[in-house]
Amino acid sequence: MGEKEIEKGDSSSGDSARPWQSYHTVYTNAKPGMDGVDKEKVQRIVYEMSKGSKYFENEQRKEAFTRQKIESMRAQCAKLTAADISHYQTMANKQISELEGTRDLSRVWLHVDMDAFYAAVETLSNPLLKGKPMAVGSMSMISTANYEARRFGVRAAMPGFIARKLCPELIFVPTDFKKYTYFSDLTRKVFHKYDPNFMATSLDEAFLDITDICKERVINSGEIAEELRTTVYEETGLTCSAGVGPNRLLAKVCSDINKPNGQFVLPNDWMAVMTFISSLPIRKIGGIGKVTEHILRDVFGINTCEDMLQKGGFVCALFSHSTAEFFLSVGLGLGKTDTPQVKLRKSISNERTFAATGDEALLHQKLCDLADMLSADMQKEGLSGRTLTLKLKTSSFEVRTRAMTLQQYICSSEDILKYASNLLKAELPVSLRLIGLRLSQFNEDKVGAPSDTTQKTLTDFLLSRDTSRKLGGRNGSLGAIIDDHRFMNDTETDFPIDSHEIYGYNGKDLLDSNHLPYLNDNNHAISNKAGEMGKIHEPLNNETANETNLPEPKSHQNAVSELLEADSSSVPFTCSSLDEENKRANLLDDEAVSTSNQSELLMWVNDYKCSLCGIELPPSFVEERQEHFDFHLAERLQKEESLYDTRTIKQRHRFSQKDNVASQSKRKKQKTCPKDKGRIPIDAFFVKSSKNF
DNA sequence: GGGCCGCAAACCA
DNA sequence: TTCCATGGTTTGCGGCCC
Repeated sequence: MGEKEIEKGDSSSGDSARPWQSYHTVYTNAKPGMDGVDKEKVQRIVYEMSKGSKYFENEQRKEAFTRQKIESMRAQCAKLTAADISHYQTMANKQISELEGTRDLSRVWLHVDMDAFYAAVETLSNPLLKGKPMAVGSMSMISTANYEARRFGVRAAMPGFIARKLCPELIFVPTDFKKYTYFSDLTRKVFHKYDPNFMATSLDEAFLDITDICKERVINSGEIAEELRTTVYEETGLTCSAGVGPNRLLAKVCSDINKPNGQFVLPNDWMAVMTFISSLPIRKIGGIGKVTEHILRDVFGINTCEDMLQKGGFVCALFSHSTAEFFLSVGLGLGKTDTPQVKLRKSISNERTFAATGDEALLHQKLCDLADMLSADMQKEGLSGRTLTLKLKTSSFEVRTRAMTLQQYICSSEDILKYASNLLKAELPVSLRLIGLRLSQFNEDKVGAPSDTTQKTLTDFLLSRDTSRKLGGRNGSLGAIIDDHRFMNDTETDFPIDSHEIYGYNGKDLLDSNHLPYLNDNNHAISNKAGEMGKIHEPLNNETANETNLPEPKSHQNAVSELLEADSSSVPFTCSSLDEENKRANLLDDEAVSTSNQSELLMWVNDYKCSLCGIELPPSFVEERQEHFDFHLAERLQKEESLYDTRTIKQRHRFSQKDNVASQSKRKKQKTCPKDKGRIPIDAFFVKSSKNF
């Protein structure tokens, strides 16, 4: 079977009566709702629509590179002696038995996946779309297609113009993330009832550890899944699919089996797992994508998870230790069973695609816009970074990155633009269709830290004035309150924190009106997050007090009508995050600061010049001066919060970080382990540790 | 020569 | 006419330092 596939792959380079068969796209993979699709026809149309384009040429280049990699690995395989193979097989067996020893069948995980989420939400908002082929996205790119459209071969990540060729009646609906976020929040309220620590991996997917609730209610996992799906439907009008398994990797695979609107339960039983995994195609595993599948199939003839174990010796021979370990664990059906702790974000980026141009003035303008956007995001999060990465996509779709690490941490658009311009200049002349900017290496320890350690921080100052009483937190300190609401997933916090969603919920929503959910008639935020905001402000702002128990839509009709009534104009929090900060600063200012010693923050040098930033404002500019003071106060507050955030997290995760460091250095040691020498590493076999499975 | 850091590229969801 | 945006992760490689 593997050989046959290799033949097929090899034929791609030669002339053929069916050249489209050699154009490997992701569009012909088996996907729920795509049964009965004429795959050959889809492949031919995709090929014909793409042929000759720059995108197509770049895809050909990439594929040629993969083929080269495959050839090189085959050559390495061929060089292995019988003794080598025996050695690596022993190594694989040992690793398999060690991995088997780590198997944990004590937890029950449930993966929920909303069915064609964006498309379903759009249909809910506009019932006229029901039963018609429809795609959410644009002529350039489709985000989701409904099941009617999938029957034509239309699917997510496909360019709209190809989709229209496949299905001329296809209706295009533009994306509306506010809508999706709103419905996502409704689903999460349901998830929270089953697992307060559930892990959302995107707007439409989540993992729940249902071990405890199954025990408490003496009910089996299938019944829980059934009940959860019914509740989600009652609350939102949307259907979802569920998978239950002993770990997240398996639960995710299971949720795909009876999609849409179905579920599959894999019992926590060794034999059941091994039987299930034995014939499972490797592509079903999260983390194994098009390229990995291609390589494993064409080099080793690995098609199913079971093959991973059978070819374990070769896998150990040719891949790095961590990569081989992942592949072998896939063969055993192992996955994560713990609930991971909070992860800090490591970078912030912005990128934009535009009509390809080599016009330097235009490119510079794009860079300016991106620098502004990135700076705004950085300041919203209260972060500074010292590694700036410029990403470019040329008009021929070649992607380049250019990075520089600075001595100092930056976040202002001026600084970002200054360094980004230098990076871009070095690439000119060039015709580009995308520019991106990314900042990383954040200053966790330095954000908001006072330069003079003897100087009180603003938080100290506020706390020293018995702010804790005013803030009314049960822990009695601002730091504790911030800590609780952002990082504790306790009864006051409906939403989980995970590597994906922490940004949406814990960084932005707190202060960013643009991320606030829909509001009801009384301008009461429906989402619990807004409730948290109310809590935080409660002692300071009566308007938002007592809004923590916000109305839940009783049915999806309510949800829809609220949604339809609520357009952006009805959202009261329309000010920028900085304005929001200023409001907070003003409130704090009224309570604690304005009557006091402002010089803790800034002084007017010679009664004219700001001691912090140097801006000059005459004494007669009273209002402007106050605004300026407010600005610095807000800035300071934001930094203080960030400091608490990072410190708190650091304290909580000191041990896990140590573990990480240990494992990293272990990996580095492994890299140079003599046994690893001679193995061919390939670029992308890393994915397992990036996943939450 | 090993450890560490930074850069560039690639893959994946 | 037209092929996204964002963020995480791994890996190889090269430079620097001890």
